[in-house]
Amino acid sequence: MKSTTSDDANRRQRRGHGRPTLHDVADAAGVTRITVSRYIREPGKVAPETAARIQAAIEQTGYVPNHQAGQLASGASRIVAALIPNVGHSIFAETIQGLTEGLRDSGRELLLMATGYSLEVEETQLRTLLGWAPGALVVTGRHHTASALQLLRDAHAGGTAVVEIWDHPEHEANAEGFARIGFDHRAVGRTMARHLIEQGHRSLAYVDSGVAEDYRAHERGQGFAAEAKAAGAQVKVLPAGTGDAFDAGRAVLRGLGAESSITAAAFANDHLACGALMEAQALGIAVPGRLALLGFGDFPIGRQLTPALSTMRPPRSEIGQAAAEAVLEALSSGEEPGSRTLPCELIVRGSSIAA
Amino acid sequence: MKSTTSDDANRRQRRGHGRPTLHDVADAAGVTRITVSRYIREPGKVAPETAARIQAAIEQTGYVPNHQAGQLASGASRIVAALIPNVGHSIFAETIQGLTEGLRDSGRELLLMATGYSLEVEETQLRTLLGWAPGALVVTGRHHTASALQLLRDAHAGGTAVVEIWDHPEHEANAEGFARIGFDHRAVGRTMARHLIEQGHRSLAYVDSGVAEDYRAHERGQGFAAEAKAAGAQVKVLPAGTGDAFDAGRAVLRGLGAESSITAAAFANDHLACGALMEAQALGIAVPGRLALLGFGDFPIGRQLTPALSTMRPPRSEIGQAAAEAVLEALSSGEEPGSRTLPCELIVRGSSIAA
DNA sequence: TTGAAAGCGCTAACAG
DNA sequence: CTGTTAGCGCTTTCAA
Repeated sequence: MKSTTSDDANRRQRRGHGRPTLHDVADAAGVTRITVSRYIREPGKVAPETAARIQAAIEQTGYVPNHQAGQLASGASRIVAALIPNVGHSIFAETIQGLTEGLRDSGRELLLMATGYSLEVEETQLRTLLGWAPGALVVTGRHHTASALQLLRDAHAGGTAVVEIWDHPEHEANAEGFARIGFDHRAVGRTMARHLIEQGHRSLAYVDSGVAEDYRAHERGQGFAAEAKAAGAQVKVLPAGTGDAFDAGRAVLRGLGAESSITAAAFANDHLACGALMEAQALGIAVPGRLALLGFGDFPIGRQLTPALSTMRPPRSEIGQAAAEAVLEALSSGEEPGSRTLPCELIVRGSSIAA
Repeated sequence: MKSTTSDDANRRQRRGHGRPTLHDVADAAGVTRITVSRYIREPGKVAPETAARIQAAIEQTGYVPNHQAGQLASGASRIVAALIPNVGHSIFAETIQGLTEGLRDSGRELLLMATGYSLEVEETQLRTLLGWAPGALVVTGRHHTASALQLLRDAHAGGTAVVEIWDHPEHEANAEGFARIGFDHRAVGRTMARHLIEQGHRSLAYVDSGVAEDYRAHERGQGFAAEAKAAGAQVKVLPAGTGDAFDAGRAVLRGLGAESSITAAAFANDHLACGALMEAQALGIAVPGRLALLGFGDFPIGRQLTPALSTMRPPRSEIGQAAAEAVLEALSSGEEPGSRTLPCELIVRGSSIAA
């Protein structure tokens, strides 16, 4: 048996950050490393008296287990990696919250990164995330670069659960076999158009997101336009500008003011719609009398305006919760995670009701 | 020399997720692991012809380096861990953005967790983060539980750079020696009071955050009250409710309507203030004529209302950038990260200007 | 209930 | 320019 003291002294000289290790705790408690390891993972399997000594040693040394070493040794990843377009954006904040809560108490760790709506960034971040050998992968949307898709495929083939959130087209088979949790954006666009048509409007506009890679907003626009045309209504799709979304919405509305024929407009998100609503009021354009407005996202501010903004309420936090559930089940059962369609609800408030 | 083929076959049977390793790439390229490792870290130090073979092998195998193993072996952490009250909250979103951008291209990884404004959660999350052996730690605020503080101290003593953001009191020495990047919230509260007093108000209110553990908002209130009293003005501090911040602001304003003596109110954040502003308009209370309103945070919506909301613009993204810089410098120089005070600017718009 | 041996995937140090 | 040796901190058999 080696001398504990000199061994200890040596260890400190060597590589590695100077933090206490299992070995330090073991020495302090007068047991071997494996017993400490066991105590940490399964306290019940250690004699009470030993457990007490170990606990004291842990506190005394300030030991914090090293996850890297643990995962490496066990080969079982406790990491769930998630990729979201924009962490700060209100629409995704609740999804993250849902994911976080769903994963809490599961002993898993959420590793979160943002793509800034760029597929190239997504690919880079994906590579980074995979470096942490996650047990499950949650990505936003079903559009990826070819390389990113290959990374997802490889991970999936290697047994990593892969879930795509926020996007679940009804009539498109998922060739890759990833789970999908979300809703059909084209169908939501159709719902939006139908609502305005039912209110008697025959000349509509869809104001698309200024973010080029917000495919889901574009798809809502496609569904909107298709439904409008099918109903024999006029429809125009216009892009919003970039920058502050309220301002972009205001700018679009000024343009819309000229197009006297359009009587109702739907927007890619509530911020654009709220900007338009406020600008309409500033310009003296009656809402919904002269122009009906419909948003998407159900952001808090929409409820506060007068008239309140009609909108679509997407299952923001539900998506996160469902993703967490799917991931946890897949991880514990070893089966593939399951897909789910969650409802996106029309909320009719003042801004879209026929006078 | 062992048989490569049987060795390979054996390895697949054993522990560990089935993903390709350095060994697989090395076999495919006909070199040893260390050469592949070197190619990945310092491509220049490998013969061009070998490099090409390795690159081909990497692509063919779909190899993704395992960070856990890398960090464990090198003992050098590339992780910067950050703890934020609320990832989705607009005020912190830009700080995270600043951090992310500041760290990009540095080869470091940001590990982010939210505390939900709870110090107990902070302690838990801190323990988790420390398990990843981060090279630097960014935490929000200077208030921590005793255990959390001890964890920070231990980490700091072990050579981990520790930075506290969003809070940097002018006249309080930091006994722990952590870096602080932010501003003095009491001073900001004083600035807010001074502005209203300069506009001729003698009876003020501060509407505090409904979040009990938002110490920074409370401190702004303390500074506000102190300054008001020093100027001989009346001042009242009232709490906002929890739940939707706009609604909470509206509710407070209705209460304020009864207190006919108060002529100016400052708020813990812009959402509360915007809610109050909108409710005032709904009630026919003239702003700023009958009641002047001042927010904090400079959220986008404040600019859109009429009158536009006067507010304080905190250095949201600057704090993130400065934290990234401090961390990177500390990490590369081995010195302690430096503290910095960043300015929080008064933005006077319509809601607080004397008629 | 506890321990010994072996190894997770990768890298530092030193040869050659 | 490339390889050998040893080991990061922890966990998994399997044995005592």
